[in-house]
Amino acid sequence: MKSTEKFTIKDVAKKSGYSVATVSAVINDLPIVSEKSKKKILKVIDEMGYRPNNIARSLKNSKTSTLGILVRDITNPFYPALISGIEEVAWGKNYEVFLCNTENDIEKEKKYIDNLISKQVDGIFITTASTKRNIDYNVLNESNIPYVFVNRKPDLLFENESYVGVDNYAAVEKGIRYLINKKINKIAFYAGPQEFSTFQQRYNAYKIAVKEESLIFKEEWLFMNEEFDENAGYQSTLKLLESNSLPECIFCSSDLMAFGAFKALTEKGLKIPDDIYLMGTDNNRFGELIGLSSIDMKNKEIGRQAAEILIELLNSNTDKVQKDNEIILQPELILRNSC
Amino acid sequence: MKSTEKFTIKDVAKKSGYSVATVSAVINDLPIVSEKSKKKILKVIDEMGYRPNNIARSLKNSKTSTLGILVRDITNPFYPALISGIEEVAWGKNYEVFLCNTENDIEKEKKYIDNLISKQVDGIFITTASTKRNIDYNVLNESNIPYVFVNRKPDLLFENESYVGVDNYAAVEKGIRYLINKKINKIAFYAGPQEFSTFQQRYNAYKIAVKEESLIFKEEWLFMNEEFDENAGYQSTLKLLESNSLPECIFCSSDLMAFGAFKALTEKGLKIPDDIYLMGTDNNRFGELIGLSSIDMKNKEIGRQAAEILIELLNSNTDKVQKDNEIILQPELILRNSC
DNA sequence: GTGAAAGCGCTAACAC
DNA sequence: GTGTTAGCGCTTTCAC
Repeated sequence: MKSTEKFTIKDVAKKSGYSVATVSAVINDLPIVSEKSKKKILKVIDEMGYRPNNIARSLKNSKTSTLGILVRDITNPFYPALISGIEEVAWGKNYEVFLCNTENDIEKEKKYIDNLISKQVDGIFITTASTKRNIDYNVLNESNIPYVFVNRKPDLLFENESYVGVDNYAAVEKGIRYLINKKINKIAFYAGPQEFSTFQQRYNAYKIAVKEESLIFKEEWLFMNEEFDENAGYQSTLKLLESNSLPECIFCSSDLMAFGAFKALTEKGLKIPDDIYLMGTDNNRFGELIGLSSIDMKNKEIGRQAAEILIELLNSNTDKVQKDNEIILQPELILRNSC
Repeated sequence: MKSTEKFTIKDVAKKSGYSVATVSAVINDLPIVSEKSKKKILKVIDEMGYRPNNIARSLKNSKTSTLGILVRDITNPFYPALISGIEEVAWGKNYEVFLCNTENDIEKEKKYIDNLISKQVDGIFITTASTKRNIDYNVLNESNIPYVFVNRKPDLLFENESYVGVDNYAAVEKGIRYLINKKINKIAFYAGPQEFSTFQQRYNAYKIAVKEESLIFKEEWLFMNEEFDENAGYQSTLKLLESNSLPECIFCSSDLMAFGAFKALTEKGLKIPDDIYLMGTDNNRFGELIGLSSIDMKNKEIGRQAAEILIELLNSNTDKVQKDNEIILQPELILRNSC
């Protein structure tokens, strides 16, 4: 067992007989040290079990190699996939990431942002944005900390802001087009909270389809849900089943709602797809359990791209104005048994 | 908009006419500054938009208020719940947490540990331990960084090591006892990877039950799976269905396996619970979808307790020998429709 | 190729 | 109550 003492670069210098400058050069692999010296110093470092203190380094370099990610609810299975995408490329580029679970609490989110600034993170991923900017991300600009909006997008993006997401409009459009091709045009639609760009776009696609395609619209087939979880889908379905005209298909703008719909339908003895079709959105891993057709929103890939773009931002001159600061991925229709 | 310039404590001192020491005292809320001065300084701080640099602080204090968590796969829904428990109490005590996704790669895990040490985290949560210690966590002791094993436990715990988990033995025991009370004693058992304490204990409970209870054992009803995911459960079930004697119930030592079993069973036209019973372990949120009975392993609570114990460790004298360094929570049987 | 020393932003011991 | 200053562990400029 090596000593439990903490060594500094000074100790290494003393023990090796070199100066701290030379040791530092070795640690940073600068090609200005002779091979012989380098070897000796590395040996001493190894023997002592010395590890550079990254905090001191960060203080000197004003760079922490640390990123932060703001997430509303890590328990929603959408996020782990997204986060794992971020983590994957961050890891490859030697960044560590702080996980900030805001629990849908604006005050907590603000405080988290403050903390991240104090901790001098190099950049931040924001997956929590509502369309109306109810949080002032400008504190980040003041601190010169680059950030990227991920998945959810504010109404307007300033020049220095970037966004990575998936085409939510196309997602629902694809789904509906598929149904229409199957001659299904009586479709109930479960919308999600309209404060988020994702659910807004999904709902828009539905509205357009009602206008331009042969979709039949009925007031009682449209549910503007404030939440997008299982319960929202469950309650909506219960109400839907009370109406005297049933649609051929329920289109849920989240898989969680589709799960709730599935539960209600099953409880009421309706068979899917025999009695009614069901379509989700998100392609949640567990949709397969019930053969749910859905739309893959490329979460992991969103994470990857967001990390790429953010880290690129860090390494570029921050003064440069960003062009093409939006990346929009294409969703993919995943057909299983439910429609 | 405030300036984009970065201010230091010196700037605040100059602008307010006080010394850095006084400003520092104000920032740290030390009760040695007169109310008047305090007010003035706070005003200046606010005006300038000054934020203390935590990196500098950490360097001085040798404390970063940062924790690390080692996780194999954040995409496995077990972990988000656990992590959210950790995050919840860490947040309350003003700690930030680094998420380290090791992807089941020992080298990556070792490197992550090195990085965490370099970043001077105050403590680490380890959810990745296998019973045979194939990673040397002693580097953490050398660096004086406290750590807690969470959920998975190594064979032997050293004196300075803590563990927080749930009684995996009791979990399966409860499940089996329930079945036996229902006069179900023909039970197939899907074990998971025996390198982990959790699956080892679950399997042990099954073995004991075979010995001491009226469980009927058949070779072809026992599956020693190397993985514990959907596919493992699916494949096992396919094989099981080929044998000419079917059990009354399939007991899966993970919900993921139960999901795979469900899929195979359904595909083969078997109805649950009419044709066969099914029991899972973990109480995965999505088990409800298929009415899966399962055992709640208290993941979030595990996370909470682990955070409590680790942070307590940080604030106590590290030289103190830990007594009672294990916390074992009790699992809970959750009955739905599958048995 | 190597070393001395300043300084990153902060805290805290000590002086006044 | 307030100010001066050394020093946390490192990087980097500038001499030699």
